[in-house]
Amino acid sequence: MGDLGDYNHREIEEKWSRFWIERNLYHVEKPDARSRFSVVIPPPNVTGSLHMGHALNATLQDIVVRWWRMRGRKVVWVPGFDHAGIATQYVVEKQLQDQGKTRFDLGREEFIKKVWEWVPRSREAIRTQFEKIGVSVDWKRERFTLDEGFSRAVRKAFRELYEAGLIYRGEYIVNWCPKDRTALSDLEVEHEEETGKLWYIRYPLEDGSGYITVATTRPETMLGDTAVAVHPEDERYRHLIGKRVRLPLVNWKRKTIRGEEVGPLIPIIADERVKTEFGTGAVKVTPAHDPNDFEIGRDHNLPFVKVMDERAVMNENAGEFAGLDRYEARRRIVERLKEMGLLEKEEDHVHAVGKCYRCKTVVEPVVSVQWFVKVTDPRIRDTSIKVVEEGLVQREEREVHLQIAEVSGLTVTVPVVDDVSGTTRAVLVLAEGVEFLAGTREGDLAYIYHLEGRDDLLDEAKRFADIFLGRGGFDFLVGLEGEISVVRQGVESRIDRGRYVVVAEGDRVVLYSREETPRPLQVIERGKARLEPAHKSIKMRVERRKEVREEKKRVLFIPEHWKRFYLDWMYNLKDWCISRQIWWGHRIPVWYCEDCGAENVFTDDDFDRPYDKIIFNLIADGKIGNDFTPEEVEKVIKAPNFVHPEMTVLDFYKRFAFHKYHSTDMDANSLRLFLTQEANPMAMLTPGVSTRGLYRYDPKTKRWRMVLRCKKCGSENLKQEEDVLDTWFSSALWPFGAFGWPEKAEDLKNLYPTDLLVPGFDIIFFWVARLIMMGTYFMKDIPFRDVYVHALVRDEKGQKMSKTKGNVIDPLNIIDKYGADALRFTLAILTVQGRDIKLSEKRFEGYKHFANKIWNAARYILMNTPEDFLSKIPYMAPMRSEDKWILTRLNETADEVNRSLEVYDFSRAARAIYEFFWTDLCDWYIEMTKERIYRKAETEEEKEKADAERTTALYTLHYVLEKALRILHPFMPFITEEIWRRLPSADGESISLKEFPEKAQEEVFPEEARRVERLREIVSTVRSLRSDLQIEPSRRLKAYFRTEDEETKSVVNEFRTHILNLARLETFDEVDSRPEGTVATFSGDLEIFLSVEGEVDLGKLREIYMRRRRKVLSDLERVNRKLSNENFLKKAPEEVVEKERRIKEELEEDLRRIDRILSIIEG
RNA sequence: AGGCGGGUAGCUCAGUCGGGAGAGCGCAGCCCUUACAAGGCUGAGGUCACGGGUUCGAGUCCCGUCCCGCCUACCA
Repeated sequence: MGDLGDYNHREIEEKWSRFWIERNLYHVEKPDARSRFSVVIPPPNVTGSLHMGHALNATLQDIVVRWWRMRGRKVVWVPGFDHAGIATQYVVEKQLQDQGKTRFDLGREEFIKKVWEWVPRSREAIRTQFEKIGVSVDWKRERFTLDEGFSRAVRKAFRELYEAGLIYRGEYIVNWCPKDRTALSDLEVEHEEETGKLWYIRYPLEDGSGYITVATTRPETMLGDTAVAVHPEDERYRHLIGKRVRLPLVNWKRKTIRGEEVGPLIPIIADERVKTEFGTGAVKVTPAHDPNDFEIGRDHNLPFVKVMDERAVMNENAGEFAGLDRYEARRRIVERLKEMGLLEKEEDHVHAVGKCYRCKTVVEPVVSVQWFVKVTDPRIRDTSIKVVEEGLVQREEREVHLQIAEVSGLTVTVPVVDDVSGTTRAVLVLAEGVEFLAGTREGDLAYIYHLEGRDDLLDEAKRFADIFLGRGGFDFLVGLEGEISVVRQGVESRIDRGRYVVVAEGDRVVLYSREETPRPLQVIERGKARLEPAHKSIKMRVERRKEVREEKKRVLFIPEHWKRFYLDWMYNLKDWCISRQIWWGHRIPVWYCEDCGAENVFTDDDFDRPYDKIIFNLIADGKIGNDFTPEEVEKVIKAPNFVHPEMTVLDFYKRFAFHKYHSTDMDANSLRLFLTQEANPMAMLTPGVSTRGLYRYDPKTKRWRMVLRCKKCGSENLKQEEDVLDTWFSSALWPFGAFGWPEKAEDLKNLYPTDLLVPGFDIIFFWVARLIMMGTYFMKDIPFRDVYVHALVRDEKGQKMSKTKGNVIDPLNIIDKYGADALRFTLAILTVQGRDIKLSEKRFEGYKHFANKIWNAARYILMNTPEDFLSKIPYMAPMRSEDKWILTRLNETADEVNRSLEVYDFSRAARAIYEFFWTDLCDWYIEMTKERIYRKAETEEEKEKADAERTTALYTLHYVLEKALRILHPFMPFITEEIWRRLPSADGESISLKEFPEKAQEEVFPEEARRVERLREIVSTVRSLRSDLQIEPSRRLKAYFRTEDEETKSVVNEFRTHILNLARLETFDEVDSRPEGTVATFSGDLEIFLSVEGEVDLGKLREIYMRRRRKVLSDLERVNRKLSNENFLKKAPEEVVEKERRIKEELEEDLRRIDRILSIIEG
C-alpha cells in the first residue's frame, strides 16, 4: 500500500493539531450529565510562556481525558487563562521600568490599558503551545478569569460572602511588599534563611535604676515600639513588670494610626508569648510592624505606631530618621545607639526572611486595613474539611423504575452497549443460567431478566438493582457463582471508595456491602455485556417507586498522602487576606459613601433590566467610565471579545453570562432611546416605561452617567474601593464560574461537579483548597471528585528549573526537536507517584526513538499490504499460534493500561504499551511474520496456500497494530492519528473518537501464549551460545536437538521455521546423542547442539559454563537451605514448598547438564 | 522544631500478596539479516543506606539511626 517514508514529527503534529481544532473535534455541545467526564484545566498565568510543569500538567490531563473520551464518555475539558494579578502587573511594570517609568507615572487607567495590550500576545503564545502539545480541550468553552462573565461572577461571589458576614474589612498586620506596594497573603511570602545580625539594645528604666536589654533583628522598628514585654514567670524581670522604660533616640512625639500622640515612655508588660530562652528574654513590642507584636499589642491595648510608608521609607514618626530607607535607617540607628553606649552587643544570627514571591523584595509586616474572607468560619472550613475527610451527604428524591422481563432462555455475553437499556453498567450473574442485567439510563431503569420458573431469584435481583441504581451504576461485572475470578487493582479501589469492601479470601474475592448483611460475591472480569434473549417473546412488567437517594460527595486526593497535607493546613487555617493594592485585577465591588461612611456592595442584581445590568458591568469592569456616551458603549459592546474574538462582547455576555437575554441587542441608537426615556420625566406618563433616575444627562459634556446611590443614606457621593482582589479569589470560582455561574446555565447543571482536577502539589493551598472552600460554599457540592496531584519537574540534578539557573528545558524546543509525542510519552513514563521528575534532554531523545520504532513497524506492515488486501481477508488461512500469542499479549496490554489509568498510574501504563510495542510486536512478532510475508511459492497450489497464509499474517498485523494504536493514542496522539488514518481499516474521522480497547476474553489464548514463550526461550538460548562463540549472524549453522519431553518436542516441531530464522540456523534436527563437532547448550529439558566449523575458543566456553555453574550452585544452596529447614516445611504454605522443590529439581537438572557439557569441553 | 517523600545496577527509576532481585539509558562484544543503525542480537554490572526486631522466609512489615529532597511553622 505504499511506503510511509521517514518519520517526520513536525509535519505530522502540525497537521493533526490543526485538524482537531478546525473540526472542533473535542467540543461537545450538550453533554449529558450522566455520561459526561468534565475537567477544567488549571488556568496558566497570562505571563510569559509555558514551562515544563505546564507541559506535564497538560499531558497528564490529556491522557486521562482522551482515554475517557475513547471509553465513551462525553468529555468536556475546559481551557482557560488566569489574569494573575501581581505576576502580570509585575511583568508590565518591569517593561515600564526599562523606560524609566512606574505605574504611578501612567495612572491607573493608562496602566491597565498597557496590560490589556500586552496580555493577548502572551495568551496567544500559550494557546499555541497548548495546541502543540496536543491537548484535546474544548476551545469553544475557553474562559479567562478576567472576562466579562467571570468579573460578574466575582462580584456576585463577593456580595454573597459579604452579606453572609464572611467577608470583612479590618485592620490587621499583613505582609507588605514595598516594591509592588501591595499586601500579600501568607502564601505569597517565601521564606529564605539568611545570616543577619541580632542587636542587643539597652532601654533605660524610667526611674534611672538601670536598663532592660532587648534583642532585635530589625532595630529600625524600635521607633515604633510601644512596650517591652517579658514572660510573667521570668524571675529576672518579674520586678520590672509595670515599670516604664524610656525609648532611646525618640525625643519626638509619635502619632498612632488613630491619630493619638505617644511619648517615648513605654511600659514593661507581661505576656506568656514571650520566650524566656531567646535573646535576653525581654522583647521590644512594635505592634504596627510585627505579627507577634501585633497580637500582643492588640491584647494589651497598646498604641500602634507606624514608622514606615508604603515604600518602606521611614515616615514622620521616625523623627530625625524620616525619609530614610529602612536599611539606611537601620545603619544609622545602630550607629547612634553605639555612640550612646546603648548597644550592648551584636551577634550573627540566622533567621528566615520573608520575601515577595514575585519580586523577592523583603516584605515588611505592617498594620493596615485590608479585606478578608473569613475562611475560618465553620460554614467554609468545616465543610471543606468534611468533604475530604468523610464526604458530604446529599439527598435526592427520585423515581426509580425496575423493569422485569421474563424470558425462557437467555445468555449474557460481550460488547458494550445493549440496545435495550442504553449504557450497560453492570451485569449481575446470580446463578448459573439465570442472569439479569442492571443497565441505567435516563429515568433509572433496571432491567431484570430472569428465566421462567426462577422467580426465587427476583428479590435478590431487585436488591442488587437498587444498589446499582443508587450508585449510578458500576462498570464491572459481578457474579455469584461465576466462572472466572480475576481481581483487579482498579476495580478494587473503585469499590473501596463506595460502599463496598473487597476482601481477598483464599482463592476468591469477596465483596462486602457496608450497609447490608455482608454477602459474598465474586468479582469477575470487567467487560462489556449484551443481553441476547433466546426468544423474542418477553413478558414485561414495570415496577416504580419513589426513592430518596443519599449520595456521598467526597473529594479524593491521589496520591493519598496529599489528603493529610491538605487537612493539616485546613486545621490551622487563618483568615484569607484578599485585598491587593494593585491595579490589574477585579476591583473590589464596594462603594464607600462619603457622607455616611457606609460600605455599599453593588452587583448587577441591583438592577433588573438587561441594559442596566450590562452598563453596570461595563462600568464596574472599567470598560467604560462613570460618564459615557451611547457610542462609547456600542463601541465596547460590539468589539471583538478578548477570549473569543469570533464573538462580540455582547455575544459573549449572551453566551456566557446572561442566558436569559438572548434576544437583547444593543446599539447606540437603542441605547440613546433607552437612556432618554429613562431620564425624561415625561416618560412617567408613558405607560410601561419606568424611570428610576438611574441615568443622568449632562448637556454640557453630552455624556450620560449611571447614578449609584448609597443604600443607607441615599447619597450619590460614592467612591469605589481602590483595591483589587487576590487573583486566587477569582480562580477559586473556576470550576463553576467557567460553566456560567451565577446563572443557572445548562453547562453548570451538566458539568458540575467536575470529575477530575490535576494540579501540581505547589498549588494545593493556593488553589485546590480554595476551590474546595468556594465550591462547597456556593454550589453546596464538591468541585471535583478526584484530585490527581502531580510532582514538580526538576533538572537532572534534581534542582528546580529556573531561568536564573539557566537549567530550564523549554517544552517548545523539545517539541521541535523530538516531537510532542515524545515529550508526552517521556513525561508520562516518568510520572511516578511521590517523586519529583528529573529531566534531561536525553530522555526525550530516547522516547523519540520509540515513536520512530512505531512508525517503522507501521511502515513494514503497510508496505507489505497489497491494494486488494481487504478482499482477500475472507480467504485467509487459520491463525497460527504466534498470531494467537500476539493477540493475547495485546489484550493483556490493554488490560494493564486500563487498570493503570484507572488509578492514575501513568508510568505503568506507558511502560506496558512500550514493552508491548517494542519487544512483543517489533522484536518478536513482526520477525515471525516475515516468513509468511516474504515466502516465495513455486507451484500454483503452493502459491495459493502461501497467499492465504500471508493474508492471515497481515490481517493479524493490521488488527493488532490498529488496536495497539488506539491503546497508545492517549499518550501519543499525533503519530497514532497519522498511522491510523492510513490504515485500510480506519473508519471514522479520528482515532481519538474510536473505542479504547478492553481486554477481550475471546482473544486470550493461554496455551498458544505459553508455547510461544517457550519458543522465545529456545531461540534466545541458541543466540546466546552463538554470541558467546562469536559467530556472526550471517553464518547459518547446522544444529540438532534432543529432548525427552513431548511438549517441548512439539514446540520445536511447530516452530522449526521460526527457530531457523530467528536463531540463524540452517537445520534443526532431532538426534539421540550429541553429534561430533558440535557444541552443546540447553534450555530447560531441551538439549541443543550447535555445529561449529573451525576453531572454537574452548577456554572461553569453559569459562562461560563455569560461571553458569556457579550461579546454579549458589541458587541450589539457597533452595537446599530452605528445604532442609524443618520449620519451613512445617509452616510455609504447601504450594510454596512445592515450588521450592520444583526449583530444586530444575536446578539439579541444570547442574547435571552443565557438568556434562563441561566434561565434553574438557574431555 | 514538626510533617511528608525518598535512599535498589554507573545514571534514572520499577518492584503488586512477604516466597527465585527487574526495566530503560549508559557500558562491552558481534552484526548494515529486504520496517527501523533513531536498528538487531548477546553480555557484564547488586552488601536492596545502616542497625535491630517480627517471620520458616524481609527490598517488601515494625522500631531505631544516618543521609538527600520538599513542605509548614518559629526565630524579637
